[in-house]
Amino acid sequence: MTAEHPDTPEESLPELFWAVARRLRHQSRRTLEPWEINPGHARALGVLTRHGAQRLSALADHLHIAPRSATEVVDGLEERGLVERRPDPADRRATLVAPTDEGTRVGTAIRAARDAEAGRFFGHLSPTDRDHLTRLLRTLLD
Amino acid sequence: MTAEHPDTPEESLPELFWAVARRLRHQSRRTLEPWEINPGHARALGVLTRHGAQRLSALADHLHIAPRSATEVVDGLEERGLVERRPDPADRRATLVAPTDEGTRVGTAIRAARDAEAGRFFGHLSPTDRDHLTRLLRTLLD
DNA sequence: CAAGTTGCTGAGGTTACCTCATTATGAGGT
DNA sequence: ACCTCATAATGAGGTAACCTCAGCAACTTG
Repeated sequence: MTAEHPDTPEESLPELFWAVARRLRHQSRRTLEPWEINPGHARALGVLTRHGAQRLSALADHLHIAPRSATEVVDGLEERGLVERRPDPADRRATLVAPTDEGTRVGTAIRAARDAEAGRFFGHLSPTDRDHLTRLLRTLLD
Repeated sequence: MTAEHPDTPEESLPELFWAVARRLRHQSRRTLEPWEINPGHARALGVLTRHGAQRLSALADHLHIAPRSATEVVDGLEERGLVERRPDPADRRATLVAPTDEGTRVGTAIRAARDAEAGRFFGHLSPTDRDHLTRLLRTLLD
């Protein structure tokens, strides 16, 4: 077999795409460090601060995970005092998960940090390039 | 809180980007189904068919995982008869991992399927759009 | 050739998920 | 009122893909 390029750092579109994804993910992780929160918890907290208190099962749907797994995520957030469980007045089987005051504070702070991070990351592109990229990505979603 | 949009499917660039990534990942998983191989194993087999037989530790580097984890991946591939371990003639501590004939066959077949898949996926874009996207993604990598 | 280094793997841990069974509650039928 | 079936959360236990650390064999070097 010919050796070809010794180490060309990804040429094809998918590889390029995944390389960017990797970068984004790492940067994201670094952004979360100050709060010592993992991406899963941050995502859940984000849903709760954006969409407000909701049932565990609704949260699970939002996160595309099984209800049983949402229980665990909520356990974690509750331990950190970021959310609280309270009975659903409309159905005694259900529990509503609501962000605490600190949860809301942290949730919005993380959101702001993320926006800033995204700004920095995609800020390397000119505004027109960003528009292009948006259009192209949207096309890929059909 | 105002209910806003009921379910707007992601507007910001990062969200758009992740939505595309998700699609790509799912499609990728479906592409692998015929071989009943998981993404990790496929990746390893790909490295081995592209770069040829190599030490376990070299494979670990390629995959960005710990050597100990490479041991497990190789165990899996070996069980399926896709790779074989053989002593490194240059160093009796080391083991070379080489694709078997079937491993090579499967590896190249998967590669072809992936290329086809990528073609289909990014084929929704015009050739110039693909060039644009390539340039934009490359810019994001600096 | 003793001392330190390296390559692989056993043992055991973590994380983020999962399914299945269980318990409590709700809703509908008769 | 009662019985049946569906639904909400959770306990118990499992899996996949990683990890670290310790140990052993084999290499390198002063």
